[in-house]
Amino acid sequence: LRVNPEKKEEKERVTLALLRATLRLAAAHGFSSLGLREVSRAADIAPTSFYRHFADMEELGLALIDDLAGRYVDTLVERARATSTGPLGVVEMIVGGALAGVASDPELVRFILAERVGAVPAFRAALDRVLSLLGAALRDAFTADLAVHGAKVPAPDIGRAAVVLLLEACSQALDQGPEQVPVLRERAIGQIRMLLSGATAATGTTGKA
Amino acid sequence: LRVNPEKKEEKERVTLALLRATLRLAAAHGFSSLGLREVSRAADIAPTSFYRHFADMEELGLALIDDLAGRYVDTLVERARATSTGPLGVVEMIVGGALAGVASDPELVRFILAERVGAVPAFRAALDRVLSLLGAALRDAFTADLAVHGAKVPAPDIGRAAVVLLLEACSQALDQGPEQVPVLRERAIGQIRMLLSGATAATGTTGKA
DNA sequence: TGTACATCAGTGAACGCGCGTTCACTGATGTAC
DNA sequence: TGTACATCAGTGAACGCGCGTTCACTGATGTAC
Repeated sequence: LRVNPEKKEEKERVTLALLRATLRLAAAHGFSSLGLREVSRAADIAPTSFYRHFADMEELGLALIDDLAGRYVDTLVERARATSTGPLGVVEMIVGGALAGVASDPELVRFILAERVGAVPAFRAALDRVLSLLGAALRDAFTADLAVHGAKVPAPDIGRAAVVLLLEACSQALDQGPEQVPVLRERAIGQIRMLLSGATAATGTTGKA
Repeated sequence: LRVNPEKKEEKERVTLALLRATLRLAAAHGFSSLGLREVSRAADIAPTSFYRHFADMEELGLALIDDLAGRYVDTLVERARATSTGPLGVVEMIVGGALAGVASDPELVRFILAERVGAVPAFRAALDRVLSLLGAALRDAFTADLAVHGAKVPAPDIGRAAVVLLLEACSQALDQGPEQVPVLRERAIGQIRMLLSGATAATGTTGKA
């Protein structure tokens, strides 16, 4: 038996409505407080129809991470790979891209920030996997250029550290509003550059400064 | 009318039981999914007795932040102030202290990490206030010693950046277990030292590396 | 000293409500022949 | 072509359950005089 592509598309439209409704409600009251009925109501379907798309809220949350969060992070990874102006340029591009995401989809960013350290282990693991890709891309972008210059190769966890500082800037942008974004942008760029210059300038971090 | 100090002590014993029960349950299912009945049951009091201590779960959460989280962070602040072996020594002390907290009270640290970026604005604000104290103490410890050496004074947000990297180490320690702590410790120390050395070594971070 | 009153943490019964889940059904669409 | 059957997203009724909150009460302790 085949499936009508129109039908498939229609189903995915409803599935997306559930995902978006969840993000909207989670931004206000937190994902873990949401119920299947509340989300279904917000997506304009009957509570029982929820089961046509997900077995429970946890499965929906994983779809949220794999689909929407994954796409957002992939965008940043592409940015990091496509930037050819060296490590410092990559830092500017990635911070700008992340903060642009905060402006265009604040609910998604809030979800990522919250569930990355939330109470559901499966969510933490899934987001860790997604964000590791970004960390690896940043580390590659940093070291590739440095190798050309013959400088010291930084620790492999510098990509992850940069991601952490990046996410903190997003968190503050969410709380402090769009008028603070330029300041937060420069601050995050400065912090990641400090990290980068500290990692490459000194020949040993254990020695006294 | 006076109150019997014995009675007051007894009430505070029950209040503390509610706070600890909440931390235990929140570590498993998330604070925002908890109800007053569930917490009261875990603390061995009747649901209606809850109201003798807190008006609702949000008030309890704020007490959790002001009392338990505040005490934990104060310990770290004291450590930062009491260390006299320079910025590099402060980094070691503070990372060690934070990770010791993860070992001794993992539920509290999970709560701090989660609610710092969770869905309740009042919790985010209260934790931001508490963690700002630590950031300021770190910045002071970093700059005080550097002033003696006549080096460049780092950006004021370096304390906050160090706190963010510190919290990330705690988060990974919670997820990866105690046997990974020594590795995470060295990694966090390295990252914060990179930040510090990058902030003080270069005269300008905008120039090409 | 004794007696009357105030305070206050803890309680059990009761309420209305929203929850997750089950079930049997509808109706549109695709397949077999 | 027409007819019988399969698939599947969506539905409304119904269930038992735990929730937050109210209320009037108990009993221990402190205060007034």
